Amino acid sequence: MTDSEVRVRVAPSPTGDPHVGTAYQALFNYAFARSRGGKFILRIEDTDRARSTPQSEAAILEALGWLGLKWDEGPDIGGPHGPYRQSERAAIYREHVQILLDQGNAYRCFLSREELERMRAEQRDKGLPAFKDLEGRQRPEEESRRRAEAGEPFTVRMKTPLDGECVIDDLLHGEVRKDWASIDDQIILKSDGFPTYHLANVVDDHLMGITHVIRGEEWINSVPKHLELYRFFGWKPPVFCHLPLLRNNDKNRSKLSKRKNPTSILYYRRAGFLPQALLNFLGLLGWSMPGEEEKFTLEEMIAAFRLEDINLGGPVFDVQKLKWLNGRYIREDYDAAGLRRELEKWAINPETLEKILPLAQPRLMTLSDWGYLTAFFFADEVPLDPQALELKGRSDEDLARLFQIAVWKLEALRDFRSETLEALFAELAEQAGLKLRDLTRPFYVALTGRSAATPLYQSMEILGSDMVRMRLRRAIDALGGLSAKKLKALEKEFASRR
RNA sequence: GACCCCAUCGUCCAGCCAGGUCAGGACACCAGCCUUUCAAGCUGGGAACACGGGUUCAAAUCCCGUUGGGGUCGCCA
Repeated sequence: MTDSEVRVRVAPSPTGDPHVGTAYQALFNYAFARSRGGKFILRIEDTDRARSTPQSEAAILEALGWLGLKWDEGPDIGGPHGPYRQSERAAIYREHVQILLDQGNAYRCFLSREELERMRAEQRDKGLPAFKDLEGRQRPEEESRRRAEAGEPFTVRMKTPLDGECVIDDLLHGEVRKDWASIDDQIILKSDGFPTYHLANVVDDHLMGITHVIRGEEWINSVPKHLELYRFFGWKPPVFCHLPLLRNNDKNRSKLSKRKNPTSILYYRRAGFLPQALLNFLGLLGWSMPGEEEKFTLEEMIAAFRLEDINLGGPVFDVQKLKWLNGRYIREDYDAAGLRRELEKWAINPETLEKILPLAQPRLMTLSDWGYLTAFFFADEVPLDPQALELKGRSDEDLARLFQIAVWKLEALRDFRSETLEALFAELAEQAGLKLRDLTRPFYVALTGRSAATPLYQSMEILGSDMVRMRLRRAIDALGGLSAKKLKALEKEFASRR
């Protein structure tokens, strides 16, 4: 590693589906690294022990690999600055927290969650902008250590300046100023002994030799904290570059969310999009080729790429344009044999067919029944007849709520197999006070577009988690949708019952 | 609400930094052509510089304000 070598990273958190926003960040990091002859690193930020799962991590690697964004160092292939999974770096973070504690640049905070909540509420009333544990900041080290050793739970907070101004320099945004008084004493070590994002991120970026931090704009407000950590440790901070956030195609243009759009990369694969088309489309958001070409390869993008050319307005993720581009790839880049190979890679292959065949066979009068019977396995959207989409004795809204609860349960399901799905639906039926058969009927309609089809749980397994959840969300919309308010109430109810 | 960011057709971009072409392209939409149908393709059309001040001979472009939108304000990342 030379001083001048560019090193960038994408650092997703394995807490759910691999998000197209992650792909977007990864693409621009990748293009920048390649355009400068540098390295692109994948780091897994799994310090949230409650929400991180190995399944999600595997899905992220799978999704980025499918897109063809090859990382030079990462959790699966290692590298000179590993490990690349933060949960395996706990000792490193504790060491660094100890340094800050010894310097007096961090302090233990013994406030309970309840006390914190109360104090925050008080502060809000007084109009104070940020939280700093003034008592904790002044507590003599001896007393602090004694209480910790006595087993009293604590977190560690960094000491941020009480006043003055912090000026950050962003490659795209230029100078951005923030008052230190508006920045709280960020917790850097949680009571479970794991670091928070801010500490782990700074320590790893330094130790891994990251030269440019290219990430979503949601982070721009926490740069002062990060700069202060670099200063505490005596490290040279990297160049910061905050990219616009992808937006929903709704009235408000809010941050891209799965409630309003498909956001899982794996969904797009299952729906029949080509990785090069998805990448190309992402490259069109906030950036363009010098000649305004719409269709270009990754290599062409890299050759023309300049970070400073990125447009700062948050782009709407418009599936319609993605479909048009994808269509161009299919029409222009393949002959019949090539297209056949893509179809095989996608779903028309012996492995998939052999899963469907045993489900279809008992239901075939003629071989030609096959097409109609199994079409929904090879589709993205399925026709939704509002008449057929109903649950006897329940309102449309009730059914929408049931679909939503199913979506949440499916999200939490770690292995998406017919056996576990069966158990999940049995539980759902019981909770809803419904006979299983009555409950599943509308699910057939939502997932297959018909009231009769191949067996539900096996069919769901073949469709896959991403496609199933997407079709259920579309069914919710077809039923009139759930307002944000109702959704929030339902979520609360759902969380309390688990 | 406080703070931060942003602002060109319905959507994605070009033009802005180094003020001076009827504001250009693409998606979507509409019409026509082609075609047994559909798709594709071709041709044409409608469609934007958020608003108000300033600087200037001249402002989409520079400055200020307003409005609008987004983000952040977690022992999530």
